[in-house]
Amino acid sequence: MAKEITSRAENYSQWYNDLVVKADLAEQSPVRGCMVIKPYGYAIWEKMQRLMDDMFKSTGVQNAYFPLFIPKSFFSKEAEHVAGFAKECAVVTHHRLMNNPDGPGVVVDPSAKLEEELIVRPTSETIIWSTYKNWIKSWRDLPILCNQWANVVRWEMRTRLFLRTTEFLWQEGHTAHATEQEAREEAMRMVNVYADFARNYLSLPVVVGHKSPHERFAGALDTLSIEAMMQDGKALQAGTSHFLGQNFAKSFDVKFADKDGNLQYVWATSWGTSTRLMGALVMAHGDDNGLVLPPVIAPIQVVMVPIFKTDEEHAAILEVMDRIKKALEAKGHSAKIDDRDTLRPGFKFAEWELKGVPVRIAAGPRDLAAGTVEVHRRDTLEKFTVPVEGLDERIDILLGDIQKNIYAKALKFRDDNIFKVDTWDEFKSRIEQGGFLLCHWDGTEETEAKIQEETKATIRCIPIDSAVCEEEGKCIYSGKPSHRRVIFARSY
RNA sequence: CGGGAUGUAGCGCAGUUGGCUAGCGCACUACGUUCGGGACGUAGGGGUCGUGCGUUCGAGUCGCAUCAUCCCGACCA
Repeated sequence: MAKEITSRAENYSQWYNDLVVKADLAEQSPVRGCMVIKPYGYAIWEKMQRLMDDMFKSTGVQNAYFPLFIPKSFFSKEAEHVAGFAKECAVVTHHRLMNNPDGPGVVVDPSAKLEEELIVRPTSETIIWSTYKNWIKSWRDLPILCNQWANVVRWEMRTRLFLRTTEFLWQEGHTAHATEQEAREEAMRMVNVYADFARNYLSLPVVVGHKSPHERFAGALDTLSIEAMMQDGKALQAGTSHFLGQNFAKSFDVKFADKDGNLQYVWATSWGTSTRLMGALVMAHGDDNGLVLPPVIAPIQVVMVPIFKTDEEHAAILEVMDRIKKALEAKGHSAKIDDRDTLRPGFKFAEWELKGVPVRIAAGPRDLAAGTVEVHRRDTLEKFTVPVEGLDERIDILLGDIQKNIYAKALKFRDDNIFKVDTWDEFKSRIEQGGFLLCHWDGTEETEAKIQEETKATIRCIPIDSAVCEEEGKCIYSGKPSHRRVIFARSY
């Protein structure tokens, strides 16, 4: 186990990488840009899955699964979509290997070339819409609300653990509706589900907004996203929800007979979140001691470290801790007793802090005699000595407090780093410090591109909260009139 | 694909103007002492110095090539 991790202040990227690896979340795999998610990291992902799944199901969404491989021809049906993804697709061209006739090892068997190449899905719109065509005949078949948990592959040029890996895990929802209004409402509902999920469970204060046309998903008419702020002031897109209009329905010829018997194209949405959320968690809450996990998604909420010298002490303390563990579990919290006898307490303290466990309970002979334990909270690093009596109640409350406090801290950080900026000079200097800049924008792609070129800042979103952005003003760059502010930031 | 850097033990690194048996810290193994914030001692194990070719009496060290990784851009959830 590593002694220290790089400080955030020294090198944020390095700190992040170290933290992901040392907290035992994931590591680089031998395959370029891919990662191995380790059991501890995967346990967090499983919790996210479970919580999100429940939210989806309460809105009538069902899970399904579609193939990994997409015939090339499917992929080329929607022009904008293919333009958006063509550069980053893995392609299967053969289906067999053979012994190398010229030496050791194996080679691709040239006689096993596929008639039509298969694309490893970078997203599943095309295969799903070709399937939906068979499912949809009448207005009675609508809406269709499906989600799939899957892996996808995007051959990105540069990768980073969790934030941008070649292969990643995600969920993608794909819905079909009879009317435009219903589809637009669905896209909005799902982005709000994501926002609630991020705020309530991940303690991430996110901004909900529309993407500018330039930043839209390939093939969408409108893209909504949740944007989170990392501790270096950069933005991270943490989830997206797209209104796809009738683009895919037209490309894949998906029509239904309405109540009057007229054939109409269906309206579509798609929405997704990925293992990137894990990266968001690390970058938003982590400190120089390691990960800080909100209790709701922490795989272990309470860890107990017994301190002892003799076997008698050991047995007595374990008995107490076992009782505490059962009481906590009865309240629905996961607790672990770190009973490894080869490691010293100080080492364990540091290790569990690195892994972000929200609450630690330590107890030794002194506590045993006094009927107390030492409780340590990860978010503030504070320690208290409290009686064993009624401990489960206290911990229950404490976990709730920690969840709220992590959110409050992140919210304060974000709000302290959102600035209304009205001059181009201020914009240019401010952007160097990071943060979200609320500015007027003339609505043109030219201006957006110029600003990005000069400052590396992009429009993260046009917030849907009209209170923060709707007002008359002049574009920060061109000086042309503008009706609302948008958020500019540098991003991951 | 452009710019920069790095490849030496599982991890992190040192290795001088080429020189003799390739080293250090962590981790690992054994024993002992420790144990309330990342223990210590003693004794061990572990290396074709990324790969290939070259220069040389002699290459971890110099040259060329090649591969890989990381960082900064362009691209993206």
